Amino acid sequence: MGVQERRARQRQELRQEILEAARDLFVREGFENVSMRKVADRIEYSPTTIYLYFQDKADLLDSVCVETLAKLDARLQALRDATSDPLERLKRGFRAYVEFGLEYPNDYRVAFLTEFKASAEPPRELRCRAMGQKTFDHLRTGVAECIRQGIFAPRDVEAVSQSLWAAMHGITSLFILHPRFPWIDRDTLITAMIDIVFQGLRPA
Amino acid sequence: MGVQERRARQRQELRQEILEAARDLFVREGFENVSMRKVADRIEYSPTTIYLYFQDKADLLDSVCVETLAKLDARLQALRDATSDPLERLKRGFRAYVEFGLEYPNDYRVAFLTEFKASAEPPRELRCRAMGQKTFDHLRTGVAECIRQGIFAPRDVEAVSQSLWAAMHGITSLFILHPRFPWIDRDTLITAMIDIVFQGLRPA
DNA sequence: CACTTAGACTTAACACTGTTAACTAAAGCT
DNA sequence: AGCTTTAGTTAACAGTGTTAAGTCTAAGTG
Repeated sequence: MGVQERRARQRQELRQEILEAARDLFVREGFENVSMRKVADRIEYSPTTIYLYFQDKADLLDSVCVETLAKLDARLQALRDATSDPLERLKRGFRAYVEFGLEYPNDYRVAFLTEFKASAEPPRELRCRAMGQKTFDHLRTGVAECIRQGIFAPRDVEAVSQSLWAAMHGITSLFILHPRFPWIDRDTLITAMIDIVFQGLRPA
Repeated sequence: MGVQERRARQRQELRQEILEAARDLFVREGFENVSMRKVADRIEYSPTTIYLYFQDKADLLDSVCVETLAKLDARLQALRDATSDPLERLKRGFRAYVEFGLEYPNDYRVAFLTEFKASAEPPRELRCRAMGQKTFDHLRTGVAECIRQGIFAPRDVEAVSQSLWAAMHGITSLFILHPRFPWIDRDTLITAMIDIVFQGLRPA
């Protein structure tokens, strides 16, 4: 019975190898500039081998994306555990989110700036969405806590959470997509945005 | 001498025809799902004819994008002329921007959500950027006016303007790129975002 | 040990893509 | 009439994602 286990393990290993090669290439050259053949070259297998481990290119993208979101989630989680004040926690989370996106722009692009083509039913995308929602949940509970403690004016938790996400994503994506726009200093802008938004959330 | 004029006019006409076909297809099917051959089919010319009028596909994209920005700019301009109160003007501009993006999601995608590949020097992109900056200028002067009149707390005009753009763009792009996320009602979210941000900009 | 079967992997091919070079045909000018 | 410019086309190249068919090896079975 050890045979099947070994085979399963080897299968898993190659899958992971493909995943890492793909991630590396995606991040380095951008998703749409990476062909299946390039990934195959990198791992020294034939292009079609990839299709034995992933449904198609979008599935490969999705799998890479899941890993990215896990990484972001871990970072936010760590930061959360290290901060007790709920307002401070949200502010730092905000900054960490943007900085994560700027640190790994291609990862961010893949995870948040790429449209998921409507794939037949939700085999793909589901995992990715589940992952994203988990991260979003952290934001939501943070907002709820701030409102409960009276740090924020009473508002709809969902509306505030989604607004905060949009603000974070707005900065991150604009920086990534339009690097030649005459931006002011990044940190200054992030700080300004945080100031404005959290000022606006305080009780009157 | 009328000959050259006629030729120039015909040239312009065909160019416009290509542009409209491309815009229509881009908007309907998304930029990367439209091939040069599809555009050519639509106008009933050979694919290579397009290259007599546009440098390459990115140039075609850029030209469509310029038109889009002009349309957005016109809308914002009209709204600006119709509103005297500077705060109200900014708020309505905010809403109009997002609604424009949601009304023409593929146009928005093309203009704001597509990365400009680094083309040798700036033949392309320059026009587009100039256009975008013009629109951004409206935002900037609106913000400056609000600060001058004491409607906003004194802050760096550029920081506020860029933050506002990021907020608008954040909502718009998330709606477009992640339509399956469990968003609350669109208008409610836009309103919430406007409330939060402009509340945060008021003097203490 | 010989033989079949299952699995992993590859080769060859299809139908596309953006783009270029070389060609044709017509209109204008002298 | 002959030459030149211009507009447009055809054919081709190198690349893409993806599938169907084939190969080769390792495991299981008489």
